[in-house]
Amino acid sequence: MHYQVSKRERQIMDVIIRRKQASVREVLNEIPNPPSYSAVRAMMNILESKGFLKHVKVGRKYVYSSTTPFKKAKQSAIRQLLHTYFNNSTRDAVAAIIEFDRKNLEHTDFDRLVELIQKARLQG
Amino acid sequence: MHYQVSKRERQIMDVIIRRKQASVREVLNEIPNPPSYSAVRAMMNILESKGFLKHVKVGRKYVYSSTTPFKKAKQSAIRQLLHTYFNNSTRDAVAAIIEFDRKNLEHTDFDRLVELIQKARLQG
DNA sequence: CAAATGATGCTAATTATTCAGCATGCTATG
DNA sequence: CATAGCATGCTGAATAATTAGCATCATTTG
Repeated sequence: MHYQVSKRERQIMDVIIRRKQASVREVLNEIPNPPSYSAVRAMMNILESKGFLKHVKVGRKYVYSSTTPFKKAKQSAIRQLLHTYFNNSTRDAVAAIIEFDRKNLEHTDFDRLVELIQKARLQG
Repeated sequence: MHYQVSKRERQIMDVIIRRKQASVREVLNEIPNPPSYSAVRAMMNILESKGFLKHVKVGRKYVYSSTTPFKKAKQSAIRQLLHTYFNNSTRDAVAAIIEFDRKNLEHTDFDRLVELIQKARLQG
C-alpha cells in the first residue's frame, strides 16, 4: 500500500488513518500549507475512486474513512519501518523507539513495558 | 522529510537508506516493477539536485548515499509512525512491534528486551 | 586493437498529480 | 422568505513526476 499513493494522497490518508475518520474540512485543517478546499476534495474523490477511501453521508457532509482496516495498515507501516531502518530487527526497533522517547518516560512506563514483554513471552 | 518527495523518489530513498549506499543498478534491482535504468538514473539525479542524495565516484560508477544522517531519518520515521498509528504512545508502539514479530522471538530475545528497558530506565 | 559492455550526460515527450473555480443545491437564520 | 453559508459535482488547466532513448566516453575482453 505504501508506494501506491502519491505524495498528497499519502498526506491525506495519514490524517484519516490517524483520526479514523474525517471530513474534507477536517483533513484540510490538519495539512500544513494546505491547497484549496477544492483541491483536497478532488484528491479525496480520487482516493475513493482508487478504493482507498470510502464515505458515509452525515447530515449533508461526507465523512471519510480508510477502506484498509487500521490494524492492517499499522502492520504494513511497521513492516516498512523494520525493513528500511532496522534490518528487520525487532529488538533494534524497540530500542530505538524507547530511546526516541526516553526523556518522557516515567518509571511506571518502564514497568509497564516490562510487564508487556513478560506477557508476550508467555503467549509467544 | 516524509511528504517532500514523490512516490518513486520515496521508493528510491528507502532503498538507499536501507543499504546506506547504492549504485543506480543496485537501486534498480531492489525495485519491484522497476522502470528503465534511465528512469531510475534520472530520478536519482533529481534527488541529488533536490539535496536528498549525494554521490561519490567509485571506479567509473556513482555510488549514492543519503545526505540526511541515518539517525535523523530514523527518528523522523519513528516520529511519523508514532503520530499516525499510535497517538504518540511509545508503549502502544512497542507493544505493537513485539506483537508483530511475536512468533519469531525467542526467550533470549525477550530477556534482552527487558535488559534494554532496564538500562534505559537507569539512563532516563 | 576492435567491439562489446556498461557507465553517465542530456533531452524531450508522455503521463500523473495537483490545483482552483464555477455551478448547484441544501440548511440555517435574520 | 431571501440570503448567506457551506456542502458536493464537475471540469479544465497548470505543474510535477516519470519515463525512454540516443549520444558519449571509459573499460574490459576476445
